[in-house]
Amino acid sequence: MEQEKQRVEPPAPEPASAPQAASEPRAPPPPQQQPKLVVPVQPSMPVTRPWPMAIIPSVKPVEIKSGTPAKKKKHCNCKNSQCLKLYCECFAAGDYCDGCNCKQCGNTVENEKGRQDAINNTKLRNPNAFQPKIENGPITPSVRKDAGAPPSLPKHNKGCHCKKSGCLKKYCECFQANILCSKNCKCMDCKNFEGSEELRAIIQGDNSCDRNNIQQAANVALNGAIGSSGYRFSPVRRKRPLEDTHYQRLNVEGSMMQMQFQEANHVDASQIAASTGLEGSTGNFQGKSKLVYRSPLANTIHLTDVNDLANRLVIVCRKASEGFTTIADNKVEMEIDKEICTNTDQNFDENKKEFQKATASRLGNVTQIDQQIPGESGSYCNVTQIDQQCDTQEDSRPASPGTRALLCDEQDLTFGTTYRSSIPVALHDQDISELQTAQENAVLREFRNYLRLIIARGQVNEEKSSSGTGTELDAMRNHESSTILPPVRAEEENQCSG
DNA sequence: GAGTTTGAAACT
DNA sequence: CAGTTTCAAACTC
Repeated sequence: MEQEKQRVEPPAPEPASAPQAASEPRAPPPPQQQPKLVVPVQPSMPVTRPWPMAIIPSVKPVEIKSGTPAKKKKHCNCKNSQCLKLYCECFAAGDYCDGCNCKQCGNTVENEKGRQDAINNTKLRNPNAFQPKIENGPITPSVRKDAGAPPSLPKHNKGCHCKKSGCLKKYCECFQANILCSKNCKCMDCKNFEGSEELRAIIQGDNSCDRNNIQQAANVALNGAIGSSGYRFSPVRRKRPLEDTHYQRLNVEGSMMQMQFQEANHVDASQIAASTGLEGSTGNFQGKSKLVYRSPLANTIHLTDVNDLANRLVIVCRKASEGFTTIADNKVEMEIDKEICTNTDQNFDENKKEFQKATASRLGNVTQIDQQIPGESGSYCNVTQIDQQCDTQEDSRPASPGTRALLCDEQDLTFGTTYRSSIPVALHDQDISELQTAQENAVLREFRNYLRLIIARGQVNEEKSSSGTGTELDAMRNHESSTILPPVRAEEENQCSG
């Protein structure tokens, strides 16, 4: 038989009227000090957040929940905890239950003694149990509010431990608090970080102010229908160990690249705001910090560069293949190689045509190459074939032309069976092995070249930015091959010939 | 609104 | 401190 809760409508819980107020003044101590929040707090404090809203003043309440302003008190539904454990949101918030649907409620004024015991027990177990869970950094919120100094991003003190929600549902305390997961979190497969496509999808859904849209966006994001970080099924725990003081910011163009970089480097997601394409569009996460650390590689790696790299790799790989089958024409091949690699600053079509011409004239494979290299295609692989061959791999997500080319590479050891069939030499196993080696060498060389190029770009950017100019990136990009590649190339030639 | 899922809190 | 259980909110149907 249910015991009717012995609750008396508490007068609007005034801090002064609370018994605890005398023993624990409300003056806010520095963070992480002795617990302070034991008394009923502001009546307007939303119970949906077990910590005072004031602790995260800079967090723009997005109100992911359907447009309910954060004013309305939420009512718990506790059944077994008697509202005297932290399970109870009211209790955790330091609030009395008021109009809740709880049963056997002990979180009432009438049960103040039992309540205080419960509070003490809870604090005994965890002295910070009633501390705000969201930390804004070393500066107290009130000070921060007035100072106008760049605030550090709020983060969960303990961090979440989500496993399945991707930290994109309100199960996640971080997400519920409208903050990004941080290094404190021990969550798995976290998608609640700046630059997350999934998060962006949810935020966009949130902008629609439609709860269903938000939920749908979250589900879609979690299911990976939208661009994913590629770690969707990874059981690897994703931590963000960098210290906040580092304030490392990444600014690699393209959120996917950023995400991958972040994953690869375990960058604290909460630290890479402000420099991404999400800036200004992330709702609750926007405007936290205007700290702008720009990587020297900012604006250096463009999507076209990635495509260009992929194309280059395809070229050199094919060239290696051709060279292998026409050993007698080795000298000619090297000339082609030179042509291709010294023209890296020209656009792709020019390179392609040159290569086409050279190859056609020197290897006599005009017909086959023309078939395999459509003039207007963005890749050396036949687009249709690639679509058929590569789209069956992994997810059915769209891939860039370069990615398609590389996928094609993986699928076919000599870049396409049809193309290989055009090679008039029957390859034995050993030949194939040698061919693979040659291709691998070619690809690695080219990739090394490209990395050097990127490094050089970054150095130029850094110099420019430190000297205050920093506007000659484009010039650098335009002349990169003439200033960087030739020496590298010469070095390579020496190595290869040696 | 019932049932399920989820992750924090509590417990061992 | 790690593993398990309990709990209530969030979520799904």
